[in-house]
Amino acid sequence: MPELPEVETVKRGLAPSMEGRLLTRLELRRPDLRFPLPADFAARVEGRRIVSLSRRAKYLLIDLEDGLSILSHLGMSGSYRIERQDETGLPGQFHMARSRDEKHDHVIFHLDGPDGDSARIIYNDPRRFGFMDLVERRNMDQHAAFAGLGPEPVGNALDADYLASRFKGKAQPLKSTLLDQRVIAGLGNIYVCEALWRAHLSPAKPAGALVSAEGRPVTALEDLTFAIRTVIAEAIEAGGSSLRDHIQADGSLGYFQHSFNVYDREDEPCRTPGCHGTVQRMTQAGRSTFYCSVCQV
DNA sequence: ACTACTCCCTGCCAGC
DNA sequence: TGCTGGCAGGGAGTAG
Repeated sequence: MPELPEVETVKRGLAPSMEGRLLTRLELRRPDLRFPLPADFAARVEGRRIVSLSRRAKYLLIDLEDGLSILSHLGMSGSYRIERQDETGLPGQFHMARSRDEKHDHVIFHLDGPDGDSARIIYNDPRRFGFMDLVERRNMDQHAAFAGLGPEPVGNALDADYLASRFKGKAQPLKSTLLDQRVIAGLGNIYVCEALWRAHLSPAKPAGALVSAEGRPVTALEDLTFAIRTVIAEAIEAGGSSLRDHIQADGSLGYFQHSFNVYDREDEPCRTPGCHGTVQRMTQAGRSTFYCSVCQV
C-alpha cells in the first residue's frame, strides 16, 4: 500500500500521538521483520523522548532525543494504529477493538504523555516486507537506505533538467525508470502509472527519448515532471483530508481508498477527456502497469 | 554500468 | 464448500 503520500499521511496521523511523549517500552513480538531488528533495539530506545516524526522517501523516521532515529519502512503491507487510553481514565484500559490479525502486530510502542496519559502505537505487517532500523541522525545519509536516494518528488530538487540528466541515454522504459528510487525517491507502482497517464506518455517509452541530443528536456519531459509533482501533492492532500475519518474508523493509519484514474482499472474506459480508449494492463519488470494505449504514446 | 529477473511473506480472490 | 493459482501498493540480491 504505502507509497510516499501514504507514508506522509501516516506520519501526520501519528505525530500528535507520538511527538513529545516518552517511549517507555518497545515491545518486540518477533526478532525480525524483513531483516533482523537492530541489536539491543529496545534497550537503545526505551526511556527516550520522541522529539518529532519525519519522512524521507517511503521511510518514516521517529526522531528521538539525543540524535537517534528509528527508521521504519512499511513494505507492502505495513500499517500503524493508535490505541489510546480509555477516556474513562481507567488505567490499562484501551477502547480499541482488537484487530483480527493481531498475530501480525510485530512492534508495539508504549508511550507516556506529559499528563501521564498513555498510548500504544502498534505496527502491523502481515507480509513482513517492512523493516526497522536505528540510525544516528548525523550519519543518516550514509545509511544504506538513504545512500544514493533520489530527490523528493515535491521538493525543489525535482525539475525537468534534473530528470533529463538522469534519463539521458537510457533505454530503460519510463515505467521502471520512475520506479527506481535512485532517480526519484518515493514513487511506487500506483503513482508512476498515474503520472504517466496524466502526461499522456507510454510506460514502455525509453526514458532517453525524452531528452534532446543536447541533453535538454523535451516538452513531454516538462509535462511528466509536472504530472509527477502534482499527482503526489494531490495524493498527500487527499490523504490529509481523509485522515480524521480514517483514524475514527478503527485507529489504523495507512489504508485509505483513493480513486485512481488508471491504476487497477483494466478494461474500464480511459478518463482522458475526448479519449475513447480502454485501460490496458501489461507486466513490466514483474509489476503490473495500467495505461491507455490510445492517449499514452 | 546498465537491465531484467527472482525472491522474501501472507492474504485474498477468481475460477474450477 | 473447498482447493489452487495468481496477484498484491517494495526493494534487495543476483546474473547476464
